[in-house]
Amino acid sequence: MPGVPRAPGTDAEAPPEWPGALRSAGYRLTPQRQLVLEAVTARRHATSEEILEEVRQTAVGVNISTVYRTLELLEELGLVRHTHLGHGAPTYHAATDQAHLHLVCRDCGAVVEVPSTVADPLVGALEREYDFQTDVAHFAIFGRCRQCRSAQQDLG
Amino acid sequence: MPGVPRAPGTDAEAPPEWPGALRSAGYRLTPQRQLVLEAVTARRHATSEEILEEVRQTAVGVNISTVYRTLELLEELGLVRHTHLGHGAPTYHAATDQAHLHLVCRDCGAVVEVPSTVADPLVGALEREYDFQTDVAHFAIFGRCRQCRSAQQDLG
DNA sequence: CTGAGTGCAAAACATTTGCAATGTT
DNA sequence: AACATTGCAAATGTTTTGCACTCAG
Repeated sequence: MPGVPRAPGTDAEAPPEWPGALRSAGYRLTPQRQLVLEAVTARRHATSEEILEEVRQTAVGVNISTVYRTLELLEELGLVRHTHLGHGAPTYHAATDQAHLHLVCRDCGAVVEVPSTVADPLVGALEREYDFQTDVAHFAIFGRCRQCRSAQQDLG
Repeated sequence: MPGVPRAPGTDAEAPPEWPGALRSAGYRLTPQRQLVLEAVTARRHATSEEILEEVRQTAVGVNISTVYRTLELLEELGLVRHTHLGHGAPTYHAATDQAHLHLVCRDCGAVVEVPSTVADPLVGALEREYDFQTDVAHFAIFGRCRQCRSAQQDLG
């Protein structure tokens, strides 16, 4: 819906073609759907709960189950994707975000974004050797970050 | 404990040094701990629930919370590791299993194991460029498998 | 004996679902 | 007005926790 004000401090734009993507697939345009898409675009690596929080800055009455249903729909339409950064809830991001992958530190939990091109050799090898088409961003890459490695070293 | 009979069809051995690993860390040896470690060794990619099932083939009274607590302990001692293969529950495997990673198909859900050496270029790049020490096996690699790719192609 | 470990039941947490009310088209 | 969509509340599935009892050392 036009006319829904944007939350303070959040001037992220949803991709301009989103109403068409909904309409042409036979879905209705609702404020909830607009707000969820804007929230996903605005916050990076947001969980469902965080997206709800963001949406409620503008529309208090929105329910968590609507957020889940909307995220599922937007993902089906290709407007949104989700990534598993760890044991907890998955995080969502706009499909328009530039491709990147996440390094998660097992010790401090820090999440570092790196361009997904670092994985090109792996993606190529999986394609060649296993005929596997890789979505590198869907799962994070686990390990230990620089800080925690040097902290560990200092002990010895 | 010596004397706990092994489940039928399950002749997997836990690594011979496990009692020492427990003892030297100040933990007690219990039948539950032995059975959980054997179950993890016997079944590959087992969830907590599947491990419970396996353990109960030998000892009916064991509780799921004991399985969770034991897996946590065994992982802390480095005898067991877990991997996230998808949205669902994590799966556990013995630390002695040879290193491999998992390709998970987003369409059919198939899990293919590949030697973790295919990821060596990625691991090297992350080490060099980000000083990040990668545990390649902790998260699966997501994408689309050969079968689903050709099935898709057949439609066009 | 003594306290680490267990079983049980309840709590916590994330997600899904049925259904009546609502609002987009 | 029709019916897709929502809010609510309850169900579901998984993991965690408090506590009294048990058993390994």
